Amino acid sequence: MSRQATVRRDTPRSDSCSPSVLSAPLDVDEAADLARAFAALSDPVRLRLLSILAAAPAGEVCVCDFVGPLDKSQPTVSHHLKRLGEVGLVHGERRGRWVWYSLDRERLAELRSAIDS
Amino acid sequence: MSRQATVRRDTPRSDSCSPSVLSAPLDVDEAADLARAFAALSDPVRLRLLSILAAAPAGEVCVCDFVGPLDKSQPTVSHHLKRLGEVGLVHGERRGRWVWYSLDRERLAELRSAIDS
DNA sequence: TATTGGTATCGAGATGTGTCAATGCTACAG
DNA sequence: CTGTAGCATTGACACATCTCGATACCAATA
Repeated sequence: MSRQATVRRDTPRSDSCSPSVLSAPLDVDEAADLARAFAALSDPVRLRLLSILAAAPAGEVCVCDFVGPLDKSQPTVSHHLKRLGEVGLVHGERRGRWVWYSLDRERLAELRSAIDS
Repeated sequence: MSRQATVRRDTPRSDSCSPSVLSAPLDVDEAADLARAFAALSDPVRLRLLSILAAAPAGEVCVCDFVGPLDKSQPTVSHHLKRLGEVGLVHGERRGRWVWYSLDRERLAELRSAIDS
């Protein structure tokens, strides 16, 4: 099985039409997808991680620069970045020894519209 | 200790100024509060519950009317309504033998603005 | 090639959560 | 007062998740 290092394959978005909690009774599958996405936002470390990423001037932050501000071990930071990547909220790109992560603002907007009226 | 039956005291909002993930690096406490709120949205049953509530013409639904559509036991439905109530997303009001739940759209808007740019 | 540095994965322990059967509580009907 | 109906709580089980130490992987360097 081919490992692809650090650049992960994020969750393939099943459909581009984003469901909303407020529009109509949610399908069971739609609800499961949305729940997975919101679960990524249900951890304080991940929220702080996103906020750091959003405030980064260059638009990207390398993993080692999360460890200090978050006050978590490197494996823990890596774990949270993975969870955010699995729902498409962040993307990592290896550049030399470092992996730079960036925020996917469109994906965040999708989640926002899911609880929009 | 006074029990107050079914009308629960929802989480007292600490501050009316809602923090945002995108504005500045989140404080640890702000992140914890937000995480608790998003955790309420991280379950498919609760999302479907909210969508049923949002689609209800009268704006409120009694507990017994959730059990069928959600295909969950009554204690399970009650558990999820409690979790949503604890973060202020729904409110219950006893009326006779029934408890009617309604959606707090303002609270939902607060969460939406937390991931707004 | 050997070594070093940055990151991901593994394994394990602790904690949190979803679920339901059983039970308790409240309001209404006899 | 007794019984019934709707809802909440408790207890228990299975499962997921957070966290970190240890370790493996990858790239650059000597």
